[in-house]
Amino acid sequence: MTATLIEVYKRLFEALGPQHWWPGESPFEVVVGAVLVQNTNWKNVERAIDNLRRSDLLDPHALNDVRPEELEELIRPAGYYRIKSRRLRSLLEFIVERYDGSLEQMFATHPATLRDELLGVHGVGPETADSILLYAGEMPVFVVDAYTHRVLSRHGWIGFDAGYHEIQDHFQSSLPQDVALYNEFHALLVRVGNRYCRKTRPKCGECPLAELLPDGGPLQPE
DNA sequence: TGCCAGGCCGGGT
DNA sequence: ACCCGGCATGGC
Repeated sequence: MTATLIEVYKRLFEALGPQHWWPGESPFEVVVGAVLVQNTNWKNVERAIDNLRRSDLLDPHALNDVRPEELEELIRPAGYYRIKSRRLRSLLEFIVERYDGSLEQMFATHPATLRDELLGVHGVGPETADSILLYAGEMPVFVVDAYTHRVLSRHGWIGFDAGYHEIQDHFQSSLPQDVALYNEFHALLVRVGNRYCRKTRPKCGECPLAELLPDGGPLQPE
C-alpha cells in the first residue's frame, strides 16, 4: 500500500475531525448500544436507549430485572427486537452473575480473558465484544466492522476475502497500542463508509482518501 | 420505493 | 472452515 495506516488516519482526522464516539455516556450505555447497533442504523438505537433512560433502566441490575416482553417493547425501535432482547438478557445475566453487575469489576479482567468470556455469551460476536472492550472498557482492541472491510478492500489494502482477525491484526500490528487512536480511527472509518464509501452509489470523488485509490478507481469485489 | 444500516446464530455443505 | 437465510425498524 502506498500510505501507512497512520497516514490514512491523519488524513481522515484532518478532513473529518474528531467524531466523539460514545464520549459522555456511561460504560453500561455503551455495552447496551453495542448489542442494539448490530446491523442497524445508530439513529434507531438512540430511540431505544432513550426509552431505557426515560424508564431509568440504564443499570445492569435494573435492566436485568425487566420482564422480557417489556424489554422487547422498549428496544423495539432498534429493530430485530426479539432477537436483541434475548441477546441483551444473555449479556446482562453474564454481567450480573459473573461480575455481580459491576462493570468496573468486569473491566479489571485481562482483555484477552474478558474477550473470550464475552464471545461465549449468546449474541456477542467479535465486533460486539471488541466494541465493549474498546469503547466501554477503554482497552486497546481495534474494532473491525463492515465499513472497515469495505474501505480497506476497495483501496486494495486488504483482500475482499479478508476475515475479521486478519483485518484486526493488520491494524494492531501496524499501529501503536493506543485506546484513543483505535477509538477515533474506527469512528472515522464508519464516517467515511457512511458518507463516501457507500455500498451503492459511492462518492469516491469527494472522499478524503480519493488520492489513495488505485488507478482506475476503487477495486470491485470479484 | 426499495435498499440499507457500526452482526450474529444455526443449519447446511 | 465457510456459506446462507433469518431477524425488523426507520431513514433516505
